[in-house]
Amino acid sequence: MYYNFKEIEKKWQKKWQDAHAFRAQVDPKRKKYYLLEMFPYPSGKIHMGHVRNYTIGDVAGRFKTLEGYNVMHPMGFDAFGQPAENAAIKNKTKPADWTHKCIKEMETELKKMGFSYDWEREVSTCESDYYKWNQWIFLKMLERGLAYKKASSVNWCPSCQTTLANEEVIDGACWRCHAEVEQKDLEQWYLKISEYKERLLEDLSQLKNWPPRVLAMQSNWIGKSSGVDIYFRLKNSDKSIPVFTTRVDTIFGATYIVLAPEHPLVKDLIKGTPQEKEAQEFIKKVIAESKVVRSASDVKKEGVFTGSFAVNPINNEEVPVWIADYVLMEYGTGAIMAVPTHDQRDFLFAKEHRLPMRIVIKPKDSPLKPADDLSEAYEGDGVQINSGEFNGLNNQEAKIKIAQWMEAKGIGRIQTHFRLRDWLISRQRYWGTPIPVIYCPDCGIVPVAYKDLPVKLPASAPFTGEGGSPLNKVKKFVEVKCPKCKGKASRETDTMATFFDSSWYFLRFCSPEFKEAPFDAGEAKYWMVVDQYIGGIEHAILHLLYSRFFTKFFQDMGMIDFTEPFDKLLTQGMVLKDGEVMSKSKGNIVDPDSMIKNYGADALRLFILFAAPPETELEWDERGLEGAFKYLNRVWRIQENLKGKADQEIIKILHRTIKKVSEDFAGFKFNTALASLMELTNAIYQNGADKEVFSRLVIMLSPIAPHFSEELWQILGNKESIFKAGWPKYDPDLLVEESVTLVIQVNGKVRSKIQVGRDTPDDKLKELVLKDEKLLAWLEGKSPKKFIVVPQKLVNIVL
RNA sequence: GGGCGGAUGGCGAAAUUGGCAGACGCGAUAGCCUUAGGAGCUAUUGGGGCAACCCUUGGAGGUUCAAAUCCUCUUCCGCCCACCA
Repeated sequence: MYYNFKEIEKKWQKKWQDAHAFRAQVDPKRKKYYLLEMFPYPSGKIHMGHVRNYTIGDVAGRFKTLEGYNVMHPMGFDAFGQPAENAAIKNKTKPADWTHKCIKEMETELKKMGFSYDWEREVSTCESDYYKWNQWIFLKMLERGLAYKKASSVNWCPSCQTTLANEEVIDGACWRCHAEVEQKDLEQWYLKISEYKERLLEDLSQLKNWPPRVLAMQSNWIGKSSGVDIYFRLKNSDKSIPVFTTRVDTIFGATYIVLAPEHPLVKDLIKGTPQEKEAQEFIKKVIAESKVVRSASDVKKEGVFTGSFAVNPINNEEVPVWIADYVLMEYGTGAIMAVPTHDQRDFLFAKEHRLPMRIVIKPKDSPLKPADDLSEAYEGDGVQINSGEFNGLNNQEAKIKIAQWMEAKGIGRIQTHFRLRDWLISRQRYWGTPIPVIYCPDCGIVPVAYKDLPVKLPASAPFTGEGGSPLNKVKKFVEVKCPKCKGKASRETDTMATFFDSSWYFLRFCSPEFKEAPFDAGEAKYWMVVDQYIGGIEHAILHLLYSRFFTKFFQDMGMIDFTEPFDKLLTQGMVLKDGEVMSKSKGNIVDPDSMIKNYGADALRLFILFAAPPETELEWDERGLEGAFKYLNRVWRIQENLKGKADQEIIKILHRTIKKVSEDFAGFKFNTALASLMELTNAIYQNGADKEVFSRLVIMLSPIAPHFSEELWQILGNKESIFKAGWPKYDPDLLVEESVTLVIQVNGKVRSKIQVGRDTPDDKLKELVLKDEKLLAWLEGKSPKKFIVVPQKLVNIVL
């Protein structure tokens, strides 16, 4: 007979809902715990990744509740985005209708899992009372110069027909549809995240409870590098070209300089020269190339000579100025000094185009081959040679000295460059937050007044899939009066990138109904920061970086008094099937709903936690799920056979288990917590237990299998919810064993074991050990050289 | 090329952080119970050997009384970044 999970789960889900069991309210007397899992995009069905993410969170939340914390555990939907538009085209529905339908379905599925969400705090980013505050935040940023419009070459996805942020381009392809990204010149809205680059980098050191690899990824993405901007004056001109280098110690080896094809000086330089035509064609070709082609590491480095020369300011040497595809306009100054002997890229280019080379650093204890014989650049450290007054110095020292010397002479400047670029937020899509500005032929860009927010998204727009903003074609939306001069004007028709929406939703959860501002400062003061955030590693850069940026912005606005939003971060591993990520295209999806039907939500939760630690990948195995189900049934049967009084031995095991499980839960080690709960269960199964012991087993199981445990709790005669029972405490005295098994090793190998009193003194121990018959056979009459004692664990005898 | 992780039975994984390797579970084998079992119970289950024992944490060295754990080298795998000057 199986326990009736279908009935039990339904019963308790209803009870929790009717009792508002998970409603969170500010209570200054109690310690709060803000638990957050990354909210889902409402695609209609939850998948195993969601189940895993939210199960991990739910156990943490229920455990904290049992420990007495005032837990806030909200859920919502990241509801704007492209799939809604695609679905609208396909099914001839409105994106809003499709999205609402999906949200309904997902809510139902999440409720079936028994998650302890405070549904009264639910937010959906596609509702105007949410996105109104996107617009409000945008206007505040606009006022502070943090939102701005500029024309530039942007990433363009030809398949999605929209622009993409740098963060959304993966290997030169669109993060969503994987189409190859093109470059396009467009005027677009940006957020000046670069203004926060130093703080975003420095404050990473505050995030002591984040996984190191997420910190590393963020740090790499921000990409700070220190070096020197050096000014190369153009020969026969008063202009100079700044180049950036992190290796100023190699400056005496700079034999040419290279500009990016997009560099603004290029046009002037080639004008009227014999190479003009060749150069122009080359530039045209490179600019048209997609990023994937251009950045492929195995391609030949191509370039052309401009005909001009520049002067190396350190030795007044004239060097040729080239244009090449391997120099990028977006980074540094868009120009480099090339040192072929000490930079592999320059080396390859110089070989290809027969440019001169000069060695200026040699390894400390060995000579370097002549430049012409090198097969690759020497990029290591060493001693300066051919470097004028800096000869003989260690190159690391020289780096500092040369930089200072150049600064003193005004020919260079110590400088830091970042990889992080401003965040492009304009999207040529319908299903997103309208950017709240108006274009007036007379007044220019006019922000929408705060009192006129929200700028509501029209209920529908024509979707042709042909590109351009669909809102362009909605006359009623576009045609407005200028708020300033009342003349004819038109609205911005681009919408915001959806990452904008998710950059502050954790604050909205503190006061989801608040009407005066994005969030109520008082509520936020109590609930923030998020104590535990849980989500997928795929958000290690984008979402987490943007959220940190927004938080710092709110801090600067005086709206909050902290600078980092998430204290602890857990990134859960993927769910695999047969070693591969579950995905529609691979056809290896396991539907959580059918698993709930067959085994119940509790068994599914238990299996997912038991199969692997939260951070590592989890291999789906239905037999394992069956095992989890059997385990619950085993526990159920114990309840039918309780006895009057438990043995002392069982009580001791219980207290050991309480200690272990408490520690494991606190550290999110649910797999080992379950292992010890199973051990306790096995022990009870063999020796029997009373109500006392069994009740505590059930409490410890309740965060993992909440419906099951509530039902048992009721059967045991309790009237209130098990989640009001309090987390069990252990008695330290019961953990102490009178006698311990002592391992006896000879030369580090286990040879025997004896039982001894736990506080046996060392000399007495020696005596006891040397009497052991098994050991004596190993000693063969030899006398021990050394006698090592690890208290209560082992002795090692060295012969 | 740079950075960060990994590698432990047939499988998922444990190992108090230097102290009995393989807890717990899946699978498998044998038996019991049952009208039946894809339920339950009992026992066995890293490899070799009749056994005493020997071998075993990707590989090779090293440190140590003692190494899955620390150090050096090396192979393979995963993830992130990447013509970033």
